[in-house]
Amino acid sequence: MSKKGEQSRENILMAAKQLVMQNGFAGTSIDDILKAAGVSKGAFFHHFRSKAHLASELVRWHAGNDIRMFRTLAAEAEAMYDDPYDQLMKFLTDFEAYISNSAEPSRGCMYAVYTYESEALDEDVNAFVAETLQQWSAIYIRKFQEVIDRYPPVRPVSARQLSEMIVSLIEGGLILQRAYGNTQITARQSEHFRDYLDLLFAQSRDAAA
Amino acid sequence: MSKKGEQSRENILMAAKQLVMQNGFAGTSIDDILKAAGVSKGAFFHHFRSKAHLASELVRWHAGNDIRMFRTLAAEAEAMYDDPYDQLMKFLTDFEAYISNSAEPSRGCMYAVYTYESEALDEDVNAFVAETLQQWSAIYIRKFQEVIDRYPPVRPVSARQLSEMIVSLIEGGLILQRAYGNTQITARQSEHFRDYLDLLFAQSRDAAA
DNA sequence: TTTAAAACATACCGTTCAGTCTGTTTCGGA
DNA sequence: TCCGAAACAGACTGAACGGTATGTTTTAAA
Repeated sequence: MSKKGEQSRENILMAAKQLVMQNGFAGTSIDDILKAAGVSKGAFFHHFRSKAHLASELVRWHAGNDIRMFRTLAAEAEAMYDDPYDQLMKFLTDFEAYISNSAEPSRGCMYAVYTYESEALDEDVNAFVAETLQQWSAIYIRKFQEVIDRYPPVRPVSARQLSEMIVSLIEGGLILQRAYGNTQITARQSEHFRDYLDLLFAQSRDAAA
Repeated sequence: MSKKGEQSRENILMAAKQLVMQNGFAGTSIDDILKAAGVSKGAFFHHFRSKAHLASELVRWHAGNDIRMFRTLAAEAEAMYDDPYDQLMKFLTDFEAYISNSAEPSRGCMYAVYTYESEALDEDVNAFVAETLQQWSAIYIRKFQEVIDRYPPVRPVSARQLSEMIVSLIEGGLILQRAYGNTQITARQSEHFRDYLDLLFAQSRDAAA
C-alpha cells in the first residue's frame, strides 16, 4: 500500500470521527466529511464503498486504537505493581488523567453515538459495538476478580457488576459532561468509584497488611 | 383549543418520540413521523413551524411528563416514610420498577439522544436539556442532603456528587442496555448504588437506632 | 345559519443527499 | 522508459428531504 493512499483514508476517518462525535452519524453528510478531510468524492468512494461501510470501518478503526490504549494502560499498571488492587487503582487514575488531559477534551463516546443510532446501522456494526464494549468490560472484570479473590469485600459483589458500574459511570459521565459543558464530571465519577472500592476492600487490605 | 387539534399534535409528538429514540433526530424524517402518526404534512406544519421547532416542543413535552412522574414518586415516598433514608430507598426502588416494568421497555433516554446531537440543535434546546437534567438531579440532591445531615456518612460525600453518580449510572446503564439488548442493566446498577449508600450510611443508621 | 378561524390535505418546489461515471494523475515494478 | 493498477478529481443523477402554496373541511361562537 502506498503512503498517500493510507494518508487519505486516515484523514477521512479522523474527520469523520470528529464530525460524527459532534453531530451524530445521520447528522453528518459525506460532503461534510470531504470538506473537513480535504479530499474529493472520488477519493472517498475509492476507500469506502458506501456511507454504511464508512460507519463500519470507522468504529473498527476507533475501537482498535481504544483497545490498544487500554491494554497499554493495563500492562503499565501490571508492570509497576504486584498487588492487583494497586494495579487497578493505577489503571483507574491513568484513565482519569487520559480523560481529563486529552488534547481534544472528550466530547463523548463513539460507542454511545452508535448505540443511540443503532437502528439505522447494520446488524454486524451493532454486534461489533457490543463486542467492543464487552472487551472493554473484560479488562476490568479480570482485574476486579483478582482483587475480590485476594481481598474479600465487606459486601458480596461480582466482578461483572463492578465492571458494568464503572463503564456506566464513564458513559453516563460523558453525557453529563456534554450536556453541562463541564469536562471534569467523568473523572470525578471515576474518583468517586475508587472511594467505593476503598469502602469495599479497605477492611481486607488492612487485615492483610 | 379543540380536542381534535390537540389529538393530532399529541399523535405527532408520540410518534416523533418513538422514532427519535430509535433512529436519532437527524435520522428521523418528517415524512417518517407523518406516516407513523397518521397525519398529513399540512397538519404537521400547522402545529410545528419547522423540524427544529418540533425538536424543541418534543423535549419540552417529554420533560414535562418526566418531571411530573419524578415529583409524584418523590411525593409518594415522602408521604409513606418520615425518615429521609427510607424515602430515598423507596424512591430508588420505585424508579427501578418503573424502568424494568414500563409497558415499552426502555430504549434509552431522550436527553442522551439530544445531548449527542447537540451541535445540530438550537442553543436554547441544549440549554433546556441541561436545565432538565439539573432539575432531575436537584430532586436527588435535596434528598441526599437530608440523609447526609441526619446520618453522617463514613466517608465525606457531597449530595451533588451522589446525584451525579446515580444519574450517570442510569444514563450509562441505558446505553449498555441498548448495546447489549438487556433490559435489566439499569435497574441492577441502581440496586448496586443502593448497596453503596448502605455502606456509606449503615453505621450512622445503626447508631441512631 | 352564517362566518371566520382553526385544522387539516396534498401537490409541488428548491436543496441536499448518497452514490455514479468518466476521466486524470500518481506510483511502483519490469 | 513503459505499463497497469491504485489513487484520486469532479461533474453529474435520481431520490429524499424540509418546507411552501393553495385549497378544503371542521369547529365553535354569534
